[in-house]
Amino acid sequence: MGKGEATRERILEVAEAAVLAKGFGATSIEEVIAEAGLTKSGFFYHFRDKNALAREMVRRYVDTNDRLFDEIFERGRQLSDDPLQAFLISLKLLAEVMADLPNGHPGCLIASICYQERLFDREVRDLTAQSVRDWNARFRGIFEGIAAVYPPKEAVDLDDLADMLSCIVDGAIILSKTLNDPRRLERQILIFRSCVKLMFSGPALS
Amino acid sequence: MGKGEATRERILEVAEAAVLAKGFGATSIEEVIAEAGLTKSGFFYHFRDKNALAREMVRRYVDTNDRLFDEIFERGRQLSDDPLQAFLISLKLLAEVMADLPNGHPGCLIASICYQERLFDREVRDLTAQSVRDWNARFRGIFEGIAAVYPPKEAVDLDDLADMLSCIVDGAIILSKTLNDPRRLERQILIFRSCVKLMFSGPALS
DNA sequence: GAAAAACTGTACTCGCGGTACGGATTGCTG
DNA sequence: CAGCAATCCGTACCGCGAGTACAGTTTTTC
Repeated sequence: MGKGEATRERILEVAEAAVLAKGFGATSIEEVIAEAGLTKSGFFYHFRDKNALAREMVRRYVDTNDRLFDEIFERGRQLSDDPLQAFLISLKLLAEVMADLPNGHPGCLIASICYQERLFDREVRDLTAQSVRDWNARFRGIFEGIAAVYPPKEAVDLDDLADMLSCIVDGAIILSKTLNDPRRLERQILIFRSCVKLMFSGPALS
Repeated sequence: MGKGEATRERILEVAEAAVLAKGFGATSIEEVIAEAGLTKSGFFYHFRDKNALAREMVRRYVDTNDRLFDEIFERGRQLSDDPLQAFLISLKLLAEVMADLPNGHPGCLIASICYQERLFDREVRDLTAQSVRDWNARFRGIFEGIAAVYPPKEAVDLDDLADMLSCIVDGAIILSKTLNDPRRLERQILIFRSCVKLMFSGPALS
């Protein structure tokens, strides 16, 4: 890794924290470079403008989360051959990871951008939309595997169920941030886990 | 209502739309007064500074939602004496209201503020936190009424379940905004409804 | 019709985001 | 070690928008 790449990474890390705390529009380049330890010229050497920064931030955020999901759901599959059990294990792992974050979850960058859509160009918005679609497709694949073994009780749409996980996480992040209570995120993942258990492994309805 | 009050209302309405589209930090007073049709002097006659605007915006938003919830859950109780049925009806009404919004849900002001916490004084943040607590207390009360009649299957914490509704709505708003698909909000409320049904009215587990 | 409320107009300060560009430094490469 | 490219610094500058000050004008209300 060249020195330039390390600097870029440092800028992106600082910028992401700032954006999650005060929003993209209110995040000044000056404060970012102050904390990252370089000058304004140095910043604009790496990023053409603020929107280029946003693009790279999103890419970085999506990549990081993709790797996290890969690891968590792969680990679940390692620990059980049953698709439902594997998923339930993964959800518990996910809850643990979220609970172990030192100062609570710093926030979802996609959610932050969503609430400031007008500030970004189409490329950034397309990136966020695609990442959401990708994550939901991943979850949907998992639920398909489960439904093949455990026919769901209610007529539940697997797409909606996949969406639901994203919703719960994003919503719970907001909840825990607003109430300043990090544990709420963990608990929401676990209650979603209970819902999944009920839907697939409970006794047949009607 | 005096004329001043009407102007304040107009300012707040315009400002809320702008904040939900681009964030508080990126919302300039100048554009607000331009759209509201008054001058800067007029604005500062009504609001001491930008934080005063934020305070009143939150108050207005919370009041509006309180009234909406009052109406929806009251109507559910009118349509069924059974607490579970009443709630399920109300959820369907809520889903309908959300689906009937002309351009999709404009966004949750509390979520927007949550992702820009550093921009606001403690008073605003306390307001948002209290509103979330109040809403969850309302939902919790409903679930207590339901659980008294229908003992829940799993060992489910009613506080978590109450939180879950807020999470679903906030998360689904983000989802529908990001994907530009308003219907997803409606569907998430309905799938949450299915979860509630499963938890309380399904046959006993184990 | 008088007092109070609800604005308008203008003119200004001031900080900061953002840009431009030339120069310095560092690091790799032959 | 020479030299070129990548990396970063200094500085000067523009423009916008928050906020202030204050005097005048219209509108509402009693």
